[in-house]
Amino acid sequence: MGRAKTYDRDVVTERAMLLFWERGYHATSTRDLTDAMGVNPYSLYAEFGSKEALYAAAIDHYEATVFQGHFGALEASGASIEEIRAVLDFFGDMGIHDVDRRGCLLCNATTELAPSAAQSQLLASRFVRRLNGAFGNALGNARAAGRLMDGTSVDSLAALFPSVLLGIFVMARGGVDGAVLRAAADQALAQLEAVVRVGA
Amino acid sequence: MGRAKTYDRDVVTERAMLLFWERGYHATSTRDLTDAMGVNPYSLYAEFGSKEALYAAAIDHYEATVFQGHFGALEASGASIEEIRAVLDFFGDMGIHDVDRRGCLLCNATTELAPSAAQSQLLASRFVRRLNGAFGNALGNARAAGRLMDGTSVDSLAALFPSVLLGIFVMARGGVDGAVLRAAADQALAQLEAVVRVGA
DNA sequence: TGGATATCCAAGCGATCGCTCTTTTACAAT
DNA sequence: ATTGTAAAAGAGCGATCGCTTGGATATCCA
Repeated sequence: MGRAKTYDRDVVTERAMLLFWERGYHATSTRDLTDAMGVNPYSLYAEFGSKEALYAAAIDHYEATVFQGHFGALEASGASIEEIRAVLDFFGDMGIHDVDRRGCLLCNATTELAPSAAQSQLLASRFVRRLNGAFGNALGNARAAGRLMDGTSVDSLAALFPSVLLGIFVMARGGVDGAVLRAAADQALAQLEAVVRVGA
Repeated sequence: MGRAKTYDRDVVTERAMLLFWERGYHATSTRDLTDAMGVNPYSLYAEFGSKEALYAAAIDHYEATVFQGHFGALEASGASIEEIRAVLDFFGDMGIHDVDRRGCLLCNATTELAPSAAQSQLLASRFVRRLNGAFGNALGNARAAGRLMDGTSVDSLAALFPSVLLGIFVMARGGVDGAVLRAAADQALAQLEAVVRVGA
């Protein structure tokens, strides 16, 4: 059957993801990638086809691991207020966690690659829709459980939170003072508490 | 005294700004720039020094024209609730206005050029601080005029609004459905109205 | 009008880009 | 052990990158 691969696809995809995440698409050369991945140019193109396809694979990997890790709890069938609080609180500390200022790969990819309209729009729309759906799910569960005040618009809140988070991602990548990120998250949390029934 | 320039620095800077705004820094070649600016490579380097310096000039131009045009009213000494409403409402329609999906140049620059830490951090921090200050000014004026409810935290709101706007910028650049942008802006507006004294 | 001088122009510099080819090496099946 | 086959290795492909240079051109002041 021939020689066996000396690398694992998932492992090298993760390494590529980290590099793209940190530097962006255009600022990362194929030379940088082969160095970081520990793979030769031939193997890179045999495995992924092109730099663009590798980038797409890196983004898929990001969504399946990093993004899923952060927002998967919101998408669970039992998600409710507590999960929203946890997510907003976590990203309020992003200035502390994200010392390398990578921000969010999906957010970075959206702003950098917007000119190639077709695929970028698909990416951003799917990305935002998933964020929206995640918060909508948790808020919907809370409302069904009678934990939200009457007249609360689940859709409106489910649109606000992703927007605030995107803003936090941009600020984290830009190295803005962590206190500003914290304040933004806290204000989103306050908005949440304002619609949660007392004692619920 | 020699030959006179056949171009106007402001005019060609504006053209470069539009190209960088649309495509980003790395995806814009110096050839693209000279073509769009109507200026030869020699003149470009004689006038600006380098591609990086031209980018910096384009960003300065953006801040002095586009950004100033959008947020200058918030920074005025008489700014108050009405100016905040106008700004949030305007960017709620960004999906309609920004058909070319350029988003915000400062936001795009922040996410794309974060790896070159020093200057990017300066840019993002100044950018966000100015946004923060603009909203803080208008909110502070409203509070001084007794138009805000007691216990309202000007600082918290002044941190929330910029974050929401950054999120809207990212979504606009990504071509996300305009209704999502509108919903995010509306929810920020609702947050504002919640602290405005009735009849004030 | 006649130098002096600064700009325009196009060709092209070395370096690096994404990517491919040829040779060498190592594993799997017989 | 032999053979077939696929991956590793690294030199290097054409194209384009940011940027520079030398000669032609136009404008200023005397």
